[in-house]
Amino acid sequence: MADSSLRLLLMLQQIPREPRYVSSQQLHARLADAGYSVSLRTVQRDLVKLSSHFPLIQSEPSGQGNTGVSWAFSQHGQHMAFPGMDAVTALTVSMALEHLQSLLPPQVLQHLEPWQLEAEERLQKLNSSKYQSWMDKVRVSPQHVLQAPQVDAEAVGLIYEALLENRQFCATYKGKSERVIHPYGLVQQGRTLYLLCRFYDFEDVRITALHRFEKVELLDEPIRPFPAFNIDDYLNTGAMQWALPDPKLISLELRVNQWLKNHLEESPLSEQQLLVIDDEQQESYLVKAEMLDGRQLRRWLLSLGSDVEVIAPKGLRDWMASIVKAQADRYLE
Amino acid sequence: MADSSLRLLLMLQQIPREPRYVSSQQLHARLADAGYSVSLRTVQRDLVKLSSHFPLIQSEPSGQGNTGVSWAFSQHGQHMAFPGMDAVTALTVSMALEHLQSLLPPQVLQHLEPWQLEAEERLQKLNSSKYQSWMDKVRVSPQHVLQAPQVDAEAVGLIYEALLENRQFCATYKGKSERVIHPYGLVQQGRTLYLLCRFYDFEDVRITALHRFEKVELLDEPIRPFPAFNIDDYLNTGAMQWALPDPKLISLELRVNQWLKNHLEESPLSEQQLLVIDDEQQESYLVKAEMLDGRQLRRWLLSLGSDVEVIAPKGLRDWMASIVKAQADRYLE
DNA sequence: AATAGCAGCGACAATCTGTGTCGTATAGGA
DNA sequence: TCCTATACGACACAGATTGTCGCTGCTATT
Repeated sequence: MADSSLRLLLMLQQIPREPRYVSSQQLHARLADAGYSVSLRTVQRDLVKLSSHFPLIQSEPSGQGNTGVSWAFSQHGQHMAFPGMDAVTALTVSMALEHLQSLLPPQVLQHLEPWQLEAEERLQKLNSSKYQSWMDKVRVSPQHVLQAPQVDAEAVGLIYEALLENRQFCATYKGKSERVIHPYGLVQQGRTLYLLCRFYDFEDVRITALHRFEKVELLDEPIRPFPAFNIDDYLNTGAMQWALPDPKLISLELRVNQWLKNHLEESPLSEQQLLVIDDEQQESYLVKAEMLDGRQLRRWLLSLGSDVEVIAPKGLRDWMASIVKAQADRYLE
Repeated sequence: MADSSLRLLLMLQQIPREPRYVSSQQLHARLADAGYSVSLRTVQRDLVKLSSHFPLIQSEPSGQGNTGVSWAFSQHGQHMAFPGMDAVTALTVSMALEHLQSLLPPQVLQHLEPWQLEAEERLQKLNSSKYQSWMDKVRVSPQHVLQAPQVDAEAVGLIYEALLENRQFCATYKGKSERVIHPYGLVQQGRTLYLLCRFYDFEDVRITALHRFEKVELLDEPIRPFPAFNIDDYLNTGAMQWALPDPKLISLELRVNQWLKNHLEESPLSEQQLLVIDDEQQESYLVKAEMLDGRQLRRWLLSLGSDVEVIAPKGLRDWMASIVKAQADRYLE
């Protein structure tokens, strides 16, 4: 039994989803590799058996030369996993995906749909008898003001594949003519995905937004090797405003109000954050923390409006002052 | 074969992870429900067989009265799923989880670890032969300045369970004495999880941060029913600053610079956003869009600093002006 | 156009594995 | 101490699994 059941399991794992297919002979070879030396006939029989219990489909003999029948999981058949999700995991998955819905393009997220289905099924099963389901109990606060850029699902899939397999691809960018592109890295900022790549034989690395690609076609050519390229080094040069040109640890000192102080007590700026009373009458407090200066920090400081006042370092205070001054002048008119 | 292999699969799905156990007799009953009428002996034999191929562990007979042997998946044994992840899905899962790492408390995320492992394994398998793995190719920009609040993993798990099963629980809040709590809803804002609940017999709904709970203990008592409670209604009253007290659609009009204009072209404020040139010389543009006013929008406007100027509606412009004025006064000293 | 080669599929027999039943040992509770 | 419940070993039989072989239909090559 051990042999046959385990073999079936391994086969199920090896069968991909619909756009891809696997032939009975490929499976036979893989099983042989894994130590299951069975005859090809058995594999064929197993596939037929499995297909009566799982949503397997077999490809039409539309291939070129390859007359072998190929198999795949039906596109939207639910997936199975074990150990099954427990209630807590299901809730976590469900919340996480709700979160991601506002963070990643839906065309990317569709790949996670099976898990969402599994989680929701599990939650429904748990709560079907209860009068109130989890959907009426859980909410995730939206984090973003802007709409997500529209991405072409197929394009994203192909570009991911090119990146993973170190292959060139061919696409139009911003609706312009076709280009040959060598992908080197992928960076996600907010809801936007950026591809770091080179065009044709050019030497310079370009930052391209994934949603601007269209008509992507994978090429069989491998990318030009680029051993000097290191994504961290590249980002740290200040490209993409990833960090300030000179990212440095600063000793931040802020004056904050009561509300922000409470907030910081629970979500500190750093592990060694210091919080002291500044002026009890006015309910103002001082916060000190060592942290990395950067774009994120500055946006955060700005977003707090008058809840916060930067005291040190001087450079940051001056920067805040200049921004605020410019704004004030504008709104005075 | 069909019978036995499918039965084994169903068994694997029914076996939970380590903190929970299932006895051979429970399994026997569940299988009988599912239409597999086999003897208990067979179930026991199957479990032994499975345990030689999967990381199953059996509980010590430490239970009370229940001498039956119970089984569970070992805590950190990888999980299996089929159809297996394809490359694109694996990359998506991996990026999504990296994202979530900065969004959800690690203690909550640990439930998703199996998927992360599966995805990374898959990616490694794909790229082991290549000179550069995906880890060196993909980066996710951090979104948060603050550290996540520290959450007790066990507490979160138990509270989730209580919420899902409509049960009371008992816990200390903010280190104070023990309370009996009736959970009604869960809200996630940023990286903080809030529980909407009532204490003891009190009638008022309280907003409690999950990370402030300690020593949680599930009770068998069901929560007091609360048919009048509706999470959306509650949030829309303005509680938790979820929305402004009077959330209304406004006709937003902004003056933006070149950089922000480019950004908005790709990530618009709304579907029907209007973008026109304001002053070609100074590279300033006007944006108009109908959208919901709220906390998110205002924080976003503030975070942009002098890249943006609010023109309409008047109320919002005045609000911006007052904040900016207050800040400017402060920094003048 | 004909044929060689390949892949799939049906049939069959030998084997072996899965399953129910029964009996015994062990542990905990009354 | 006895009793009940559970686990577990043994055994026999039915049924499933698997390799082999041969036939059929298709493709590609000569």
